Amino acid sequence: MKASKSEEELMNHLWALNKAFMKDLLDAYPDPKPATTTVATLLKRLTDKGFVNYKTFGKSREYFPLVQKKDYFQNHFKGLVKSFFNDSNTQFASFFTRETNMSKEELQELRDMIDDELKTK
Amino acid sequence: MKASKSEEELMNHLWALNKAFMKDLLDAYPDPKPATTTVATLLKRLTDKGFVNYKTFGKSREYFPLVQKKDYFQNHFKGLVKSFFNDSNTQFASFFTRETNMSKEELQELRDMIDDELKTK
DNA sequence: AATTTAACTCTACACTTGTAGAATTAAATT
DNA sequence: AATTTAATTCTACAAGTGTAGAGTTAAATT
Repeated sequence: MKASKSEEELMNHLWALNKAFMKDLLDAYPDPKPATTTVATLLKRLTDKGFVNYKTFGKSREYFPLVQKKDYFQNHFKGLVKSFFNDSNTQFASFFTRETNMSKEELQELRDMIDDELKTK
Repeated sequence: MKASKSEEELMNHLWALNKAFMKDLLDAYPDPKPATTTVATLLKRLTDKGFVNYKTFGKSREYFPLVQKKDYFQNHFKGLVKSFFNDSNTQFASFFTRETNMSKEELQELRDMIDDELKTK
């Protein structure tokens, strides 16, 4: 199953915090903050969808993510590459290097990363 | 405005064809193909959203995209980088080189692309 | 001429999503 | 003890989405 847009936003806060009570999550939102009940609804939906779980502390809960951000994103990304780039990382990479308006410095940095990565292969 | 998932799928066919009659689009779908009316609904919604337009030929229409795939995707992508990588292309690139399981060959290819791109800067 | 095919509009409907009020309760603070 | 705060559940509702049947018509094929 998939998290919706606003569920994703909440997940991003939760990933940043690692674990959090409702209050912490609310605090993490920029103004204008959503209503408490909105966040509660999202948390419930995310729990139902299996993206988060929680430990009960007295009457409140400490929520934590069940999926790592990395894994979650990877999925997303694979889907994108599949539908937009014919399932080819290289095709995506070509788009990425040419159409993202990266600066010279960013490109150099990227090349260095690749070199590092190549060393491990 | 945004195209939904299944609208996006249709857009992808349309982008591939450049322009197309309903029939061509239906043909482009893999089995099991959606009902004609489903595609018609999607086309109508996409037209309303300003993603496609058409030329009328007698009683039928030749549809064509109003947004380029590249531009559409770029938007998407920017959003992703913003919410998942702190709006940093470099942070994304780091993820990309490390977590995408690209083969040695793919990585080398990517490095070459970057070198080419760097030459233009 | 009769039939089939392609396209279109209208209508529909269940499900998901974004958003939050009302009511309740437990804990913390005054 | 009284009040405020934080959290939760329940309920709700409009908008958006996925999907497609019914009905109509024009064009193409038999």
